[in-house]
Amino acid sequence: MSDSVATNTSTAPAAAPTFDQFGLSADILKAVRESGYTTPTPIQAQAIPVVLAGRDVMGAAQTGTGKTASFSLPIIQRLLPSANTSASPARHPVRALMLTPTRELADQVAANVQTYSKHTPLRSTVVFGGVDMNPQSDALRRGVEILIATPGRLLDHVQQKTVNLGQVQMLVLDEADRMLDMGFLPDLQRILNLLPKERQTLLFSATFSPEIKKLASTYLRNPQTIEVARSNSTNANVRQIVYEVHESDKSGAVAQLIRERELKQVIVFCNSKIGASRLARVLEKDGIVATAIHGDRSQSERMQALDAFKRGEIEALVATDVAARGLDIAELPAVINFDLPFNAEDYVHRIGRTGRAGASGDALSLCSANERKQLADIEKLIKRPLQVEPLEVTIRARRDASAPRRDERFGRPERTEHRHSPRDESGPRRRTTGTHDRPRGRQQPIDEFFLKPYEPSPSAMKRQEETVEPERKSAPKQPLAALLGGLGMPRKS
DNA sequence: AAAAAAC
Repeated sequence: MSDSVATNTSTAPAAAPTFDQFGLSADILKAVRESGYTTPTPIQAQAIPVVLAGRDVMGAAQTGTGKTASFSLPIIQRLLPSANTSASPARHPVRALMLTPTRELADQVAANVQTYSKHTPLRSTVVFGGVDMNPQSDALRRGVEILIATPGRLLDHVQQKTVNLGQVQMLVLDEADRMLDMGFLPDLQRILNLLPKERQTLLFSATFSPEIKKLASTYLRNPQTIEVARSNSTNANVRQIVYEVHESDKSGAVAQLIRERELKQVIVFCNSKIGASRLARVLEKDGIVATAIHGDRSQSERMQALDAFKRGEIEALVATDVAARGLDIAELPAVINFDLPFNAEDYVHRIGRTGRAGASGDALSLCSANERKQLADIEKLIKRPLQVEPLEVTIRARRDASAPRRDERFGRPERTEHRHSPRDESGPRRRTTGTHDRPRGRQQPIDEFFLKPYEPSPSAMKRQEETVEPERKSAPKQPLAALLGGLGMPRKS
């Protein structure tokens, strides 16, 4: 057998592949059929046989490629032989554990597992923070074979002794890079130390950074690498446009894009929680049904917002990057970046919410003059320039009701912008020349910021050199490597 | 710079 699954596809070249080819049980296939799936996606075609064979997997798959099913289906299959209908909790120990970085993602994975296992005697449940522990504890005490969790709450349950991980045979680390980004490494290590050494481990990550590789070499055994789409690449189904706008025009621009393009549903990404809440309120004032979702909202508000959005009751879901990864919203026609993300990888994840499952989608990004660095970073990451267009913003977004109100003359497009404080104008504008003669009250020309490629100013370069050079500036990186390296029990391949 | 996650 070839060691590379990617090149081992010559056995079934022409005929459309089906789920029947994997030898999955009839109960699983029935659930797959009822979900409406007939043809496995590339990641599924590659991963399912490898997982069924019991091998460890290092998977790089974009979200929206059917990744969840690619590990859930074979895991359910592998657990089936010892599944039983006994009511005794002792007969239902946790044998598969799936960890995700965010609560919403955990919930979503759990829903998938529930769906695919519904015709089997296997039990599953999900535990994450922000909600009452007691129902989770009850479910755990009744016994589940498959447990989906966020790391913190799982450890909480471990401490409460409501769950025992001593019989886990299969572990999934979903969005592993994100978990490391979020500082979950110590929690992951604590959890991993509770698991049997003899187990199957599946690690999925958008990128194979050195940290991820280190994690994999520590905890995976001779993993099979599976890569369906190059990481850091963006889906060809997604049309990407960047609109040049002034920071102060962004709210109006969002409302305008939603109206002009008649977007029935859209996720609007903001860089801050406050910004997301504010934009949601502004859009509501403009008659667009909008709700914010971010980490400062209660878990029930978050779940309500997501459910309502999935039901189509909300037009604009205004989100922070809590919603950037993994969330699967069927037929989402577009995402809008209100802000360009500071981290270019997050751009790829954000726009991956649209154009899923073969559908087409639009990724519309607003870029103000002081976001050129982010734009340059994104283009560098995805290795191609983005289409940049000016956007004439004619909608003057209604101001946030909670913001100080100095001018009630809404609806007058020619109205001059009175509320510019010097602070709002930080960044490039102050160091530019030739803008003093612009017509008063009209937008300052921004073309000059976009026409020439981004170059850090000499002073910025200098600052960077100064900050990078000293040893202790790189010190925060140390704990990660130290933690990984000092963990003992390195696995031999 | 910001966000996420256990109480």
